[in-house]
Amino acid sequence: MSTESSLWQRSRQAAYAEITVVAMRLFLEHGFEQTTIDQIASTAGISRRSFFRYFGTKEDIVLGDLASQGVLVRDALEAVPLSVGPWEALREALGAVDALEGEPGATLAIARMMYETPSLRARSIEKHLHWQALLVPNMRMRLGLAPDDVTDPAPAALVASAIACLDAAGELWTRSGGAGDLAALYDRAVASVRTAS
Amino acid sequence: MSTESSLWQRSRQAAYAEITVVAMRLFLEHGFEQTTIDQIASTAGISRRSFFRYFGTKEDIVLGDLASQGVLVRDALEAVPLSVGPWEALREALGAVDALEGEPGATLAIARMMYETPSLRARSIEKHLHWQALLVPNMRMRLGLAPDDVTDPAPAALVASAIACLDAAGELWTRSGGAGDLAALYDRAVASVRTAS
DNA sequence: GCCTGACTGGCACTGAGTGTCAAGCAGGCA
DNA sequence: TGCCTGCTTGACACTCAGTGCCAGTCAGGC
Repeated sequence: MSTESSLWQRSRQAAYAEITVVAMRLFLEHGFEQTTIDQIASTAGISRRSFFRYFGTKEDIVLGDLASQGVLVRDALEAVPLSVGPWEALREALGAVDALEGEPGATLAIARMMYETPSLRARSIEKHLHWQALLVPNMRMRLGLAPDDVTDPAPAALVASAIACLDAAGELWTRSGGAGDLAALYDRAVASVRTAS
Repeated sequence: MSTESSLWQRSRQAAYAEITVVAMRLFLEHGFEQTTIDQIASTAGISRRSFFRYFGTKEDIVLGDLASQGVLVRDALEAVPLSVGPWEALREALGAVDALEGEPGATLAIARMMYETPSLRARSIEKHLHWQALLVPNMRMRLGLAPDDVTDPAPAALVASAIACLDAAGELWTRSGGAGDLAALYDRAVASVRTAS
């Protein structure tokens, strides 16, 4: 069964990749909102209906990976010893996703598109909320709270603030044209949040 | 001219209120996504086309005019003396929007709908991003940076973190069924962010 | 009485997203 | 070899959000 599954999986994976490549090219060429799903489908050589069997929405093409990255971040956070403080642990966890960026040029183009397109921006923050939900349980433990204690906003606030810092750093990095180090910007953002009076 | 303007303004304001009341009743009765704009329009006694002359999207009925609320928060922040520290000033500014909440029962129902409906959640995030953009300039000044210095992520990080704390507090308040004080939850959230190691 | 400006409704259109159904294309089995 | 089964695909029709356009209408000003 695992071989059969792999076969299906592989062709499906190839289709995903094909559609993504085609769509990204169209997005970067004509803009995200200006590109219709009909264009993507016909360019990729599939029907409109089949497109929706691969991606639920147009935004998912760009942000699809973010959902799976959430699990990655959570695993990274859980790998950090509980003795490490919250901010340090979060830095470690969020660093895991930063490490797997591809070529800077493509990353910058996608990031720019994301910050300039309202629907994409909103969607990406929804994904960040998903990360938040995944990270909160560990953070709760890390703060010494009971696993079923849902009356303290601290864990969610910490995780959300860290992600907000990452977002602020990312936006600055994007607007500066990819100059500078994202990790350094993040550290500076966190430092300002923690030390401001 | 001011009288004419008032006349128009008044009837327009009345129409806004009428549509909002009708729509909210339908939303709370059948759910946000289950309610179509056709239903709202016909119940309010106007055409579908006219509805869109009052509200750009269905979400706008619930979240109100983003722009005006953003300006409110910005004005509140700018009213706080520069000598007051960032966190204290942000608390003051965000308190302005908290103050204009109506009866708790309705607020809770709306908040619950907002956290449960993806499109509404996305829109509220966009709203918060808009707030952020409006608050950053003042925060930049407050941190002693030059007005045209866009290389420091600190102002955006601080504003975004404060809003993230408000969001975390709001979600907890909603999930607890409106028990507890939102301001107290916010203070606790901010305290945890500032004092965590 | 006319003219202008704003609101309104109706119509048609695009585009996203969904449900349904028949056709095609594997692999499994006798 | 031929049939059966399960999954994918394309095609069609549909709902719903949102926009552009045009004509009717109703106010106040000249």
